[in-house]
Amino acid sequence: MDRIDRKLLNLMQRDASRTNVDMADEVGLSPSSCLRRLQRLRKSGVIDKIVAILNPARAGRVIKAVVTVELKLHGEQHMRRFLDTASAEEAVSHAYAVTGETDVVLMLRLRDMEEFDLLCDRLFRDQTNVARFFTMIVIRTAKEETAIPL
Amino acid sequence: MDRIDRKLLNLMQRDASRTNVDMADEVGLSPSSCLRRLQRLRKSGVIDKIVAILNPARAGRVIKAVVTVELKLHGEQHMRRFLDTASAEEAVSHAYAVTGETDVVLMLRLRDMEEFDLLCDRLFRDQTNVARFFTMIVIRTAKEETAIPL
DNA sequence: GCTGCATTTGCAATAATATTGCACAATATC
DNA sequence: GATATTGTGCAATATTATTGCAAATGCAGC
Repeated sequence: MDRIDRKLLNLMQRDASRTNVDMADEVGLSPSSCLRRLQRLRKSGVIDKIVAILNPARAGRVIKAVVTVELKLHGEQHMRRFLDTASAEEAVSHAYAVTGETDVVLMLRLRDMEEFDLLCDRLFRDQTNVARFFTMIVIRTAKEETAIPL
Repeated sequence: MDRIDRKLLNLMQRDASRTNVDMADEVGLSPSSCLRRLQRLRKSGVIDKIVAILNPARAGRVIKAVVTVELKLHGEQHMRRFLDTASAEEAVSHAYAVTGETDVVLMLRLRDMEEFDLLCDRLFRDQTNVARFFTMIVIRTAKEETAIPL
């Protein structure tokens, strides 16, 4: 993992649709050598996957929200059950067990508030293991970065 | 945007490293027709970008945290200044202005707690516009999804 | 510094893939 | 139901990825 590997990873994190020839030129290597580095980075698991990032609004998910959740029962199995249930929801993009104020943090991508209402019924209300939850609707997205700085 | 487009977007959201020939076969189109759809989806902006997703741990960012921030001054220019400052930080992967309990939610990817300490100095302490902040360290990641369900 | 070993590199040949023009089919519009 | 618009598949071509191999590079032990 040297300077050239880091360069390649940065290029790939920004735009993985570029050709190998192109990137080889930019990092100052021959195409074959560059390709072998990229293959190594993939097989070793540093590069987890290569994916298309959609524009959420153009995909019909216009509302984003962060929800903090406090559970009633805090046992390991209860925590796991709640995380599994939440993770199974399409609208839930991120689900974390956390320290501090609350037990769980969820990030949501919603089509509309009706979807949120129905989601609350399934995850938070009545018969669920949720004591309290706090919803923070996203007003402005200042940063949303998949790339990890090296 | 028909059934085939949605199929293609789902494939691309899961794995954009597959060849056009491969995906054409899976959705039941000829390679040329499939390629033209993909090009259209890119130019129209539904596909925002194609990127490599790294394994955060293998990239040296082993700690994740969610931080909620309450500002002292809530004016538009103060909010913007704080969001810009936070967004400029490498460790900040997401920065949102939100409704509800607090004003801002940040998501962090950290190398160690020393980096967190230094980040707090720059963003939250003393001369900053921050009244209070609550840190939630991620214990378990149950879901972390870039794909948007269609 | 030298030697031997392992790794990386660049070149050239080959295989695979993307890309384009074009005629035809499907679909929508009036 | 006629016409315009869009989407499709085929075939030819251009790009690109991939592989074998010899040379170069880096590295440990001496």
